[in-house]
Amino acid sequence: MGEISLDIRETVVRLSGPVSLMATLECGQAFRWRQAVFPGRSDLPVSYRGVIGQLAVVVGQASSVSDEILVAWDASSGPLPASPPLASAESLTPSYVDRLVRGYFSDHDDIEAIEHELSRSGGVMADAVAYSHGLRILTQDPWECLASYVLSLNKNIPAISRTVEHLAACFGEPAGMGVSGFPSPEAIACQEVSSLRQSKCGFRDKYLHDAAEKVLSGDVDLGLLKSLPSADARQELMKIKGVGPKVADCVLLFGYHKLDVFPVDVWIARAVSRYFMGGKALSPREAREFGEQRFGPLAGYAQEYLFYWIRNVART
DNA sequence: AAACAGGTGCTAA
DNA sequence: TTAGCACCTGTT
Repeated sequence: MGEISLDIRETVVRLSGPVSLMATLECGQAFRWRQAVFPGRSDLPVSYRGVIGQLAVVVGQASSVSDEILVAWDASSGPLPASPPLASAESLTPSYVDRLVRGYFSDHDDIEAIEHELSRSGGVMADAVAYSHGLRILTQDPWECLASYVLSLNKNIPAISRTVEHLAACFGEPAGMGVSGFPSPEAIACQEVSSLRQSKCGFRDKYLHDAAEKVLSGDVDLGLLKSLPSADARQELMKIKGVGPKVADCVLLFGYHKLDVFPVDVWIARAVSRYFMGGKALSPREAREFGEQRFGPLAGYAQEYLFYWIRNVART
C-alpha cells in the first residue's frame, strides 16, 4: 500500500502566436489527450490531460484561442529519460516544462502568417482555416508517433486511443499523475508478438513489433530522418512492415514537423475530390501530389485544416 | 446483424 | 502500375 505523493506545480507558457487547445488536441493528430479539470482551476473553460514526451501534464487556457497555455505537472514524478534531456529529477522545473511545451506546440510556427496565406484564395480553405483558428501541428515524439500510426491501420480514432493508452499502461514507465509514457522501442521489442496482440493491437501486432525491432537495431535510424528530405525519409520509414505512404507521411508531419507533406487518408481524398476536382475520383497518390504541389511548404497545415473541416462540418 | 473503421501486404493481371 | 481481397476487434 504505497502512499501516492503529489507535488502539483503550475506555470504559464507564453507562445509567440495563437493556439486553440481544442482544435489542436481534438483534430486527431495525437491520441492521448482527454478533457479534464485543471487542478484548482475549475473556472477555466476547456482543459486536457495528456502526456508530452514522458511527462504527464494538464493544459488549459483562459479563452478558446489565446497566446498562453496553463500547464500543471507533478514535480514528484520519477526521473525522466525524456528529450530534452534532464540532468536530474530536480531539473523538472518550470523552465524545463516551458521548453517542453513550447517545442510540443511548435512555437516557432508563425500561425498568423500560415492562416493568412492559406485563407487568401478564399473558398473552402478560408472557411476551414477560420473554423480551425489556432490549430497547431504538434511536434510529437517520432517513435510514439510512428507506433501510434502503425496501430491506426483500419481503426477509428477512439479505438486507436484505447490501444495507445493500453500499451502505455502495460509497458510504459510512470510519467506522473498516475499515467505512463508511451513504451520505448526496447519495451515493445522484448514482448512476444502474441502478447502485443492481446494488448488490443489485433493484426497490427507484427507490424508494431517490426517497427520496434528496426528502430532498436538502427535499421531505421529515427534520428537521421530529421535531416533527410521528406521523400527520402518516407522511403526509410516504409522499410517497416505496416508503414505505407499514409502512415509514413503522418509520422513525417506530426513527429518530424515536415510541413511539406500532405498525408492522404479516405477523408482527405474525399475533400480534394470534392473541393478541388469537381467530384472526380482520385487515387491516393494523385491526391497527395495535388496537395503537395498546390500548398507547397504549407501542405501539412492545409491538410489538417481540410481534415478537421470535412470531419466536423462537411461530414456527408 | 452486418458493415465499417484515418491502410497495407500480397498476389495477379 | 493498378485492382481485389483479407485482416483483429470494437462500434454503429
